[in-house]
Amino acid sequence: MDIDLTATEENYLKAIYKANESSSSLASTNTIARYLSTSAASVTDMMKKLSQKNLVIYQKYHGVKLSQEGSRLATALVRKHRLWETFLVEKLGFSWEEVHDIAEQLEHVRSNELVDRLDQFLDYPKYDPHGDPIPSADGKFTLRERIALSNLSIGESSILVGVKHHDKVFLDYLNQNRINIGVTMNILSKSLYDHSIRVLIENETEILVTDETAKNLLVRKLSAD
Amino acid sequence: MDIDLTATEENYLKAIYKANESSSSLASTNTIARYLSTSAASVTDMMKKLSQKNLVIYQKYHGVKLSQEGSRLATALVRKHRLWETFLVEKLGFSWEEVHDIAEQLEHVRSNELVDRLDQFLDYPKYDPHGDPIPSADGKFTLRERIALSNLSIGESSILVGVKHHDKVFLDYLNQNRINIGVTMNILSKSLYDHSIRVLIENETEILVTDETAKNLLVRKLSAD
DNA sequence: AATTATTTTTAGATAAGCCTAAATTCTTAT
DNA sequence: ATAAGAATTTAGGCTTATCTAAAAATAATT
Repeated sequence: MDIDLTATEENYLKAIYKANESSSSLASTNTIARYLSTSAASVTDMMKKLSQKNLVIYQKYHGVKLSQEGSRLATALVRKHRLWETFLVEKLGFSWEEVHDIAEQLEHVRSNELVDRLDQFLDYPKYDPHGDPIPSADGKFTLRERIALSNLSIGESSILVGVKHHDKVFLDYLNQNRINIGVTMNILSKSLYDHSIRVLIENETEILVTDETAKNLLVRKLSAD
Repeated sequence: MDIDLTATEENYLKAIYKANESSSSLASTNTIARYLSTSAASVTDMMKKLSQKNLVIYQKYHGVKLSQEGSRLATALVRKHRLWETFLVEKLGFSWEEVHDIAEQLEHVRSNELVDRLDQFLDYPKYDPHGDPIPSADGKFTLRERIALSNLSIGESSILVGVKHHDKVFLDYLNQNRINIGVTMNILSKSLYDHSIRVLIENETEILVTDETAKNLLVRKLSAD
């Protein structure tokens, strides 16, 4: 039932998946090339190949999107990636900024049995260490409401449930400020000038975050109490 | 400090490692080709390449062996492979005949940190699910005496500590007879005709094994009691 | 609407890893 | 000691995934 793809083909599928996810229109050749740090020419080549295999719907000069089958495979990859990240953090004690590159390799290991047993071993987690949803074996996501911290009003309380970007520099910054998935964040005040926000973390420490940062912090609002 | 090798190069190193291990003389091109299911011509190509990188000592027409650095890398691979096999069996509940192919993939994941944390997570195991020694981070093996069951005399008791071959058919056969690492094996009698042996497993069940099978079962003798 | 700029595709090359067939070297047997 | 046989290497090609440079198509601007 599962086709055997090379790691490279899988990476292209994931790139298209991400591009499709974040823009709703067709993914452009350049977008994919940029994401994979490769040339536009290489992308075109691969699009022909994946199109041949019916994994993508590709219109010359106009862009590409995943077919149903391609989407299924990409979701399976996301599942693998996020399960491995969870394993690395929960079981091996890595911190969330270290796991991406390793999971990037582990996700290409071929064995459905392995993934499903890993899922079981981790007790069927619904979210990975960055707060992103982990698709179930049949490709279903458990979504939850997440709004940017920047959208909260003064006095509102929330819990951090995700981060928009996963780059090391950003995550290191969060670590330094003891900010992790699950911490409570109360809005103390907002600057009218630059929209920076004073936030109380875990009802303990107070920090100042820029508007840009606040947009990358995804929270769940707590009902006032 | 670590050179980045392709998975293919790593597989060649491992093949040479195994060949060197089991024959003491130089590994021949054909031996390696057979082991990797590839052509002799491909092996020659790769030997030139690995020789260039000083990972093997290669004499045209005469064979090849690992250099010190090649040996270090091969040992690290064996370590990874056996740790992953241990993980798959101990933590994910695979049985010993299922893990080889998956570990074969996992061993190529590049991250020293990962291997060392996995080692710690597994509580620094000294032997893998097949009873083979797992090299420590600095490449040291903890060897133990193992003799073939076929060498025991009537009346002697032993514990199974390893198997010579890892092929699925053999391991499946052992599973069917409830034979696993750790079981006790008492020699009841030996046939003078075909050297087959009647063995009492775990002081419970009695089975008949051929001489061939007995040669593949590695045991530790129990002092008579 | 035409021209410029940008994006994308095509064309032609390269490197890794593999193959088969032919040539070479080593081994063995007479 | 030499010829036959076996093993190994070389030569020449193939595929995948990549690249740069040139050509073609689309988008943007005046």
